[in-house]
Amino acid sequence: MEYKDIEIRLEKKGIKATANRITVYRALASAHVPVTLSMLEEALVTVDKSSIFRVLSLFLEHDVVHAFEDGRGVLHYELCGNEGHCDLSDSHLHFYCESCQKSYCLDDVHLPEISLPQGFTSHSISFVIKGICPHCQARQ
Amino acid sequence: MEYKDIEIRLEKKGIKATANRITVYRALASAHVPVTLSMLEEALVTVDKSSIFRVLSLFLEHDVVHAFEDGRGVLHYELCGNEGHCDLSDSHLHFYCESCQKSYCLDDVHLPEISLPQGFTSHSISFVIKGICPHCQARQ
DNA sequence: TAGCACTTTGCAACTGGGTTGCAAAAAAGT
DNA sequence: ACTTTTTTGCAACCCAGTTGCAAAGTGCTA
Repeated sequence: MEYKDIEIRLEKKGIKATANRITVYRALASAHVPVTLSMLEEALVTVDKSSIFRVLSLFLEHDVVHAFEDGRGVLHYELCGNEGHCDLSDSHLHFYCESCQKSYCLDDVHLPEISLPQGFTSHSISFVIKGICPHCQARQ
Repeated sequence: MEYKDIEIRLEKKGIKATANRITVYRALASAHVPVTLSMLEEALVTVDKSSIFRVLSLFLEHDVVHAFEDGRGVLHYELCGNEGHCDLSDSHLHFYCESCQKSYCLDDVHLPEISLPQGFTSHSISFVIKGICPHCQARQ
């Protein structure tokens, strides 16, 4: 994805496009799986951890990315779809591979409605399945 | 729950009943919600954090407790049912209250089967809904 | 374009949950 | 009683996430 496209995309979401933000955005776009702060830290040696963190927090606020926790309590971030408000994080399933530590976004798995007992109000839902991914399965 | 009952229960699961283990067990039993390491640490001032941790790890291994992560990556532990192998953690839903930080075990909510795409193998499933619990709702 | 305000960044330091090495204490075996 | 094994407390560490602060960068005004 080109510099200019990212710039336009960020500004559409109400974020000024700085060098770091574009760098982080590009990294998120080119990783084809949800990535963690430390993965980004490793990939983007020129950018400080705290800056990446702040960029990700900003992206979260402005629905540029959504995040979910894997089975170790580590957040994985991935870009939202382009249009409008991102509510993907509320509804879809993630798979975390305990072997390679990568996570997968299983958009296509149907998730049924859950009705909470009286009095509970839901803000977000996290469905994470831990196990072994096809790639690691094959490697054994 | 009495000392002797706990001792019997632990030994039935193949764990020697030491003072710390009984203390931790009792704390888990008397808290009627799933509790975290730090909650136990606070409640059991006589027992060291690392000891509580080791007891919990042992309990996990021997299916005395099961655990799940809330939305902050913090583990919550709760006693398994008494009989046989505990597979509760594989199937039921937890609710984490973002206001009071307590978690609830929603055993009675029906969770439908999820079929993973070809090649994925599931070891455990985590379904956590974050939001506001009835108690905190009422307090506002 | 100089001066000023605001924003963004890097650095260092810290938090908090979880985890480990090690030696002392306790329990079990002989 | 003495040796061996298990359990425990302490201190220290790991790592993800987070913050305070000052320096650098950006942009605006005059």
